[in-house]
Amino acid sequence: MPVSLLLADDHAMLRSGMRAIFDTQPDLDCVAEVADGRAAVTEVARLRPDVAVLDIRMPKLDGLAATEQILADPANRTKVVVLTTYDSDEYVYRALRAGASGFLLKSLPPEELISAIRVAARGDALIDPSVTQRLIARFATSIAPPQPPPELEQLTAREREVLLLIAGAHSNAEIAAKLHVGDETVKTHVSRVLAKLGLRDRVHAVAYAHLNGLVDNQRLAPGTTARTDRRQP
Amino acid sequence: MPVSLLLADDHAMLRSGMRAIFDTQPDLDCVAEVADGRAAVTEVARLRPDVAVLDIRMPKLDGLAATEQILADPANRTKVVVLTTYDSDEYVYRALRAGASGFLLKSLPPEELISAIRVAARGDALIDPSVTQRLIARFATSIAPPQPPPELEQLTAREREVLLLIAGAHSNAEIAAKLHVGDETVKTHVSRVLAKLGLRDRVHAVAYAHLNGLVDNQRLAPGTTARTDRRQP
DNA sequence: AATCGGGTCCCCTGTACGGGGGAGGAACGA
DNA sequence: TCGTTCCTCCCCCGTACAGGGGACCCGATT
Repeated sequence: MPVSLLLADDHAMLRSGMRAIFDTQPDLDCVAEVADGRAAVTEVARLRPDVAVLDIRMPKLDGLAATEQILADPANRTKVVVLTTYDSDEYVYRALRAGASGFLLKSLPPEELISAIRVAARGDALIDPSVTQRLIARFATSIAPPQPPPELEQLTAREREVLLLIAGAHSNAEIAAKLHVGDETVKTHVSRVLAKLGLRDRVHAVAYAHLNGLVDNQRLAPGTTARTDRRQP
Repeated sequence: MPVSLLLADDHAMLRSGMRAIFDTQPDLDCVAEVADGRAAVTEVARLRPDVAVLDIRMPKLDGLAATEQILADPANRTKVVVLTTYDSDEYVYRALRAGASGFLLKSLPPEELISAIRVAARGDALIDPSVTQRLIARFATSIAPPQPPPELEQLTAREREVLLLIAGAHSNAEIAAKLHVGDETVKTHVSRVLAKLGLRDRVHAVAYAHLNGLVDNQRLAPGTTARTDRRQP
């Protein structure tokens, strides 16, 4: 099935270069060329191409803002591939956050650009290898499981339990009710926790617990279903 | 320059298939084949190939554990490419967290596998497009700046300032000193913050601030201990 | 049998905190 | 000019909290 394309770049020469590349592929149909981001947004909304190839440096509206606007509109089914000379990390993050299906550098060989377009058209994504390396590094740390501080070992199981309840901003009375013990008991536990961890307040304890990842503050995004067991033929 | 390779897969047929693919490339030199993860680790340490291609499902030690062991040893310069049939998200995260230079599916066309090896050998990384899509989704949310809850708009600048100090587990007296105002003033601000946000305690305020990302909860670099009493000069 | 750690409960004390009120001054726009 | 908002400061009162004692029970260790 043919893939319709929109090319957005402020350099006419580069656009015709890309067009020449894509014209060698019968299944790639270049339906529009624009020279700025604003035109890219309006033309995408009008022509609904399968894939839009956007440069970042463009007049009126840069490619990242255009990407965001295009992908923010649920009426658009167009996949966005960002094609740029600069691979600044901030650019990458912003493009991916907006939901781009590709982040490619203009140094990419033409045939790989072509295959990247096909990848994007079928709903997959492709990131330039030179960018991927840094992306992995960033990603690895951002999803790294929090390392529990060693001083937690000093706490008994009951004390850790109490610490988590403190972190949940529960008062001593609430903790007592939840644990089915007297509030004097809770006071003892709390005091021990504070003493063992070197914390002044229960307020400090709350901050401590959150800063050390004892509280699950992961914010899940809409539609992000983490599948654990998907098979691919 | 030639690239030396180690292949690890428990299926001999698949190994010979890969070897046949790589043998078509004069610059790819397949120096070892192993059938389990433990052998992969020892052979990598012994032969120091440029790139190790590891399957995940392997006896004795699975490919992910092998990846972790190989990349955990700083003496190894070997790049690891994970090549698997299963693209479970957990596998991907674990491989990338360990520092893999590639996560590829066995459905990848041979010529792309070859180019992926070269990509890994030169220090870049490549992720299978079908995986990249989900990775982007996950990454986007994990680095997405937390959206400040709307009720924060009700707070004045001063009150927000106080809220952040509360979140840092500072007492009223400390806040007063830091802001160069009387502690009675701080009490007023705190009361207003609690009232406007519908919070009972300053304890609740601390939890609220942390859960809503008002506090820089970013995982710090390895070796950096998150302290609860961070104060700015 | 004696000891110890962990969990439970109780007392007393001082303090920080939160709620209620009031009030002055500066900056801003109506 | 007036009124509003914001920041500032003050007083009183009740409560939750933290520290420092002590005490009991129980299971495991010695």
